[in-house]
Amino acid sequence: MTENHETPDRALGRPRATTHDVLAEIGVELFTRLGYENVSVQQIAEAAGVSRRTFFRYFPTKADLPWGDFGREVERLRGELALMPDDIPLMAAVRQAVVDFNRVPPDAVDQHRARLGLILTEPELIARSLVKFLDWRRVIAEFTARRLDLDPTSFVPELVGEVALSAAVAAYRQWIPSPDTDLSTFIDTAFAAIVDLDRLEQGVAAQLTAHLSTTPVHASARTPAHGQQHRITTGTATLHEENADETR
Amino acid sequence: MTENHETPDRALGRPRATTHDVLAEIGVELFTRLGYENVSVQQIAEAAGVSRRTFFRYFPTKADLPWGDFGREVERLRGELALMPDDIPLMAAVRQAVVDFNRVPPDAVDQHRARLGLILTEPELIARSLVKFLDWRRVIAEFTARRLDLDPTSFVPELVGEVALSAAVAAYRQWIPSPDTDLSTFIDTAFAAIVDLDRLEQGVAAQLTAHLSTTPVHASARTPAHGQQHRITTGTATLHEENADETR
DNA sequence: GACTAAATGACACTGGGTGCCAAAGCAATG
DNA sequence: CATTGCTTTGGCACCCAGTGTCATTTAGTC
Repeated sequence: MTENHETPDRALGRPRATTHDVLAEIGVELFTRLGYENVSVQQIAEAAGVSRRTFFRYFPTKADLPWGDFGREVERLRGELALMPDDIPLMAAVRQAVVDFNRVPPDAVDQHRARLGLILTEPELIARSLVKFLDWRRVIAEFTARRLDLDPTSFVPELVGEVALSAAVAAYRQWIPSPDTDLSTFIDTAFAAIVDLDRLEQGVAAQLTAHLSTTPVHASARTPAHGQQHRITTGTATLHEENADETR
Repeated sequence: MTENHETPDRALGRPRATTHDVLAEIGVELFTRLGYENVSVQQIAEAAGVSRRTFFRYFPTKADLPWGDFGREVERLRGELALMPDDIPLMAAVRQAVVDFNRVPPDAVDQHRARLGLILTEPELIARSLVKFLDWRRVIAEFTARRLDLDPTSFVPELVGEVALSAAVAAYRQWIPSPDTDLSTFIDTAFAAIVDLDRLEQGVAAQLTAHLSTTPVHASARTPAHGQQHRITTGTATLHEENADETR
C-alpha cells in the first residue's frame, strides 16, 4: 500500500483526486526551484489541488516524493536479473542487469538527473535513500542466493547486494554533475573497477579518471537492445582493458 | 558543534548538567527496551534530569543518539589510515585500517552490538546512518586520493570509500545477530570476498558461509597490537586462501 | 560583591505525520 | 429516480521533532 500501482481497473466509489506522478512532478519542481526544506507539504498539496491529509495518503513521507513509484522500479530490476542466462558468471550478470536497469530514454535523461541530484544532495533525502534501496539490495541478494544456492540473508548474497549498490551510487554521484556523460558507462566502469580493486595503482586510476571525464556518449558504450546481447559475457573486463581501449 | 568533544578544560560559566555519553546511554537503554518510536525526547530528557530543549543542544536529532560522538570515531579512522605504511597496497591498507577501527574492547562488545543492532534495524536510524557515514566514507576517499594522487571527489576514491563502507555494513549485519563471533573476522572476510568477487562459485561461497558461522573468536583472527604488524601485507588474501585455511 | 562567561530552562512556534469521522462522489441495483 | 454500497476525500484534533528567543542560573574572576 505504500507504493500504489495506480490500479487502472477500479471504477467504484469516489474517484481519485490526483496521482502519484502528478504529486511527484509538482513536488520535484518545487524542490529544485525553492529547495527541499523551503517547501512544505501544504504547498505541494495546494499546488495539486488536494488537501494536506490526502497527500499523506499517496506518499507516506515528504521524502518519498522524488522516488515516485520505486516499488515498480525494483520489480523492473528483478525482471532484468531474471533475463540473465545461467551461463553468464554471477558478477557479470549483476553488472549487466544493473546497467540495463539504469538505462533511461534520452528525452528523460535531464529529469532523471534532476531527481537523482535531489536525492543524493539533500540530507533528508540522502537519508531516505538508504531505506528505499533496502528492497533494491534485497533483489540483488536474492538473485545471488539463487545462483549460489545460499540463504538470501547470508553473508555473500548480502555483500553482493551491498557492493552492487555501491557501484551504482558512486556512478550516480559522478554522473549527476556531468552533463554529456553516459550513466551506463559510469556504472559499468564502477563494476569493472571493483572487480579489479586490488590492482589499483597510480597510473591505472588516473587514466581511468581521465577516460571517464572525456568520454562522450558514444555507440560502443551502449548495448543494443535490452539484455538479449551481452557485451560482457566473460566477466573478465578489467581496468586494464578499459584503459587499453582508451590508450590505443 | 554538532559533535561536541566534551572539552575537558572549560571552567567558566554554568556547569553542564549532563554529557553526551549519559544521554546516549539512557537513550539506547530506553530504545532497546521500549522501541525507538515509543520513546520521546521528552522521556529521555526527563530520565537524564534535563529539559527537552537542552537535549537538543547535545544532539541535533533524536536519531543521532545511538551514534554517540561519532565525529571522534571518524577521526580515529583517519588516524588508523595515517598509520599505514606506504609500501602496503592500497586496498590492503584500507582493509587493515577498517578492521582495526572496528576493534572494540571485549567488555564493550555487547553494548556495541546493541548499538549497531539498533542503528541497522530501526528504519529512522537506518536512514540516519547514511548521513552519518558520509564523513566516514570521505576519510577513506581522501586516503585513497592521496595514495593515488587524485581528487578526493573523483570516481575511484569515492568508489573505494563506498565499497569499504559496503564491506563494513555487510559484516555488521552478519555479526549483530550472532553472538560468539568476531566482528574483525567478518570485516576482513568481506574485504577478501570483494576483491575476489568475480571468482564467486557455488562451492567457494558456501564454504565461506560455513566458515564464518562456525568460527569462534580465536587468537589467529586478531592482530596483536594496533597497526604495527600486518597480517595481510600482500593484499592477496583471497577467498580460496580463507577456505584453504578452513578445509585443512 | 560586582562582573563575565557559559549553560540551562521556559515558552512559543513551525512542520511532519496520524487517527478519526463525516461528507463527497460514482456505480449498480431496485 | 431514489436507494444502497463502496471508496476516497477533507477537516479537525492531536502528538512529536526541532528551532528561535530570552530570561535565569551557576560558576570563576577581579
